[in-house]
Amino acid sequence: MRAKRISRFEFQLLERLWELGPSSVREVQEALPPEHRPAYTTVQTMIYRLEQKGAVRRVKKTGNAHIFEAVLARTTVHKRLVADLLEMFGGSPASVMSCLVETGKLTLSDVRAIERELSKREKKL
Amino acid sequence: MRAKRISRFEFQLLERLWELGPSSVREVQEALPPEHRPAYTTVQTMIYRLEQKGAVRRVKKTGNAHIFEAVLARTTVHKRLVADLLEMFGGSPASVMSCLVETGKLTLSDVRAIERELSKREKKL
DNA sequence: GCATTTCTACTACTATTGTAGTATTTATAG
DNA sequence: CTATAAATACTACAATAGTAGTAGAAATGC
Repeated sequence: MRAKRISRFEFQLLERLWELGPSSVREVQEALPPEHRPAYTTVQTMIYRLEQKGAVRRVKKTGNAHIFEAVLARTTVHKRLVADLLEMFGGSPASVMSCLVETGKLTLSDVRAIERELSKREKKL
Repeated sequence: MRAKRISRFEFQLLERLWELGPSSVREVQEALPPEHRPAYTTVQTMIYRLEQKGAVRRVKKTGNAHIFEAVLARTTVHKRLVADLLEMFGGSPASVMSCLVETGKLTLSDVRAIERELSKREKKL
């Protein structure tokens, strides 16, 4: 059972599903930002593809509409994305962090929070 | 002047170029890991496409071979990749870091190194 | 100087992603 | 019950990404 690659836009749809919980195609479509909201059938196609990739499943029917939910947890997919990026960086998390710092997105307090999380974790082991 | 999207494999080729410095198609191809080394002309096509995207340029000729080099610095492209990922995470660097921590890739000393880098930077401003 | 090797330039094909139309089925309002 | 509204299932097509073959030009070995 392959964990197939999930494209950018597919990922956007998954985000909606995580946010909304089990939803119809219509609900997902309407949850997309108006400045980039493709046609209903476009969203439908994408959700069908996610289904084929095993990333989404039908859970029930409400009226004549299928209700879909994400199969994987958000954090699972997030971890995979980060792992992919990490691989592209030659496995060096320090360089990923450096980039975050240089784009000014990572503040000292972010880092201190992580540090606390980590010390806690290391104590447990 | 559009900064066009760079695909996974194109990124691999750029990595080789950054590593090797200005190189011929052959050199790039041979620098790829044997377990996934496509045909010479495949690499050639990709490099041509990178050229069209403005990510690579011809610098000279050696024998009958063109020598290519990356136009952008590695760190520039890395930053863009990280920025993209960050956007997918809703702009929250903390959640990116959490993922790194949870996959066990980020150690306490990595974090402390970053923290030092950041304090230094903040003092300068 | 010519044969051989190597590279280029071009073309081609498949898979994936993004986009949406159309025909049919299903539910729902009266 | 039937007209209508909505969703489905299916098909299609363009753009990008990945892969590679082929014809011909250019350098190289002798």
